[in-house]
Amino acid sequence: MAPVILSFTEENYLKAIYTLSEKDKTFDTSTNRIAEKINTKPSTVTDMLRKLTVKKLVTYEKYKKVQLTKTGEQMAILIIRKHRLWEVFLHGTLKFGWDEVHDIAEQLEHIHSEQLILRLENFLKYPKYDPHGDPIPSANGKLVQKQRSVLSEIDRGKSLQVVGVRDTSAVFLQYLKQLKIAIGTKIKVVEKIAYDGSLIISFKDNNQLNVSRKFSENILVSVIS
Amino acid sequence: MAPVILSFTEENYLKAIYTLSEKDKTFDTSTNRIAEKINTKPSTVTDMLRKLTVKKLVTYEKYKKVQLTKTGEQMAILIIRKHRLWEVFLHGTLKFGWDEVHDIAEQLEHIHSEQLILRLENFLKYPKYDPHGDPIPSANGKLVQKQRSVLSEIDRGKSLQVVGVRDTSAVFLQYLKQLKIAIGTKIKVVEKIAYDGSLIISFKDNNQLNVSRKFSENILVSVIS
DNA sequence: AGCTTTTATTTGATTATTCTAAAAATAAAG
DNA sequence: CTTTATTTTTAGAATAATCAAATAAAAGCT
Repeated sequence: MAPVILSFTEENYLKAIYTLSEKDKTFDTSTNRIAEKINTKPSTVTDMLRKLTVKKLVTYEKYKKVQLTKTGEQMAILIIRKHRLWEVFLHGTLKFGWDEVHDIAEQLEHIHSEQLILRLENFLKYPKYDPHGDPIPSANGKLVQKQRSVLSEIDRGKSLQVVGVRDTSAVFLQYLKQLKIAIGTKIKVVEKIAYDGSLIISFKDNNQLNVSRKFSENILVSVIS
Repeated sequence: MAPVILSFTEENYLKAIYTLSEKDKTFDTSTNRIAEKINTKPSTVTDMLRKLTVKKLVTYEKYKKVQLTKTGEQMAILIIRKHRLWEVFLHGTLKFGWDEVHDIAEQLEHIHSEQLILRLENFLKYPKYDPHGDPIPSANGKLVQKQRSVLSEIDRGKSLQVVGVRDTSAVFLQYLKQLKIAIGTKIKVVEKIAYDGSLIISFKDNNQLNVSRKFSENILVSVIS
């Protein structure tokens, strides 16, 4: 079949629906949540969901939850693949800071050319993760999940390595930079404060830091064995 | 001043007007010509010219000729700069064929990020020409015009691009049309015949043609580096 | 100049995306 | 199981970009 060409807007909706339903499998992906994610109004989302339904990219009945179809999910994954490969290029090749790459990749991910991405991937030597530690889907749309946990769920005493973030906003990333926390940074959970859910973590140099629950909920780690 | 953000469409119009008025300084840049260039209808162009006039990117009165303003020209040049730098990247770094790069660059040229282009240019080691031999404008919008020479003065073996004519008579121009030689046509000097000063030139398709001295004295070319 | 051809603009309509305000449906609370 | 609150959809309208058909202006040709 001929490759379906979608508009920037349509692609952004697919990506938003995909990431929302990945992040919160517990909640249904609602019109409101999508609207908030892509900075638009719920009524606009309703219209677009109709359109995407006609194109068989989502299954959706009004007042019911939204779900990506196989095709829709595949397309979303390929957009994410492009986004992450471009991030590797921006960070690794052009030396952008890891907090600067997102906005540009947001634009580059919509360039239509399969060849371009294949060659870019080859040039970048088939990276497995983007600068935020997120895995890069393969050309055939397979996404291998790394064993990752949210920092807030980790037991006291565990040694960890930061492998990614859930919040990719510039504010958060810049704060991390300030704290000198990046992908690969090794930390340890010293104590969990029951009172407000904050944690005390320590670094290699034994410096300690108290981080809020909101903070620890947005840091992805893997346990160092 | 804050950077003016234009839509893809607006940028394409500016680029089209720029290249048309460069190519045919003799003719006015007409609505029809623009329409043909960007594959749209003259009526659509009229509307857009109005819009661009309001934004002070072109000067235009109906039924009169169009001209870019200083700002409009600057923006056009910066788009062309982006286009050509991306072409260098696609050809030189990702190893695309020189005939494959245009369509992708056509999309990439609209990515909005000054930093991106500055860093890309640095990564590419400040190339002066794109894969088609066209010069790359500098970051401050200066475009060095290609060095024009008369075809009769060119040494054997050189690859050239036709950039203009000295004789603008209808007879000559029609003859050129018949030979399928136009602005932009790429040729190569195969041999110079000492006897009568004629030359043998070859085309992309390897067809050869013997042209008289009178002919070659009226063709302007630039050497493709 | 006067007629014809070409070129350019206006008019009215269409598609995509978006919004506000109002209405309707669903979910939550008592 | 009503009433209230929340969520979602509808209705109506706006903007950007586009086109086809009708009209107007300019250019070309006797």
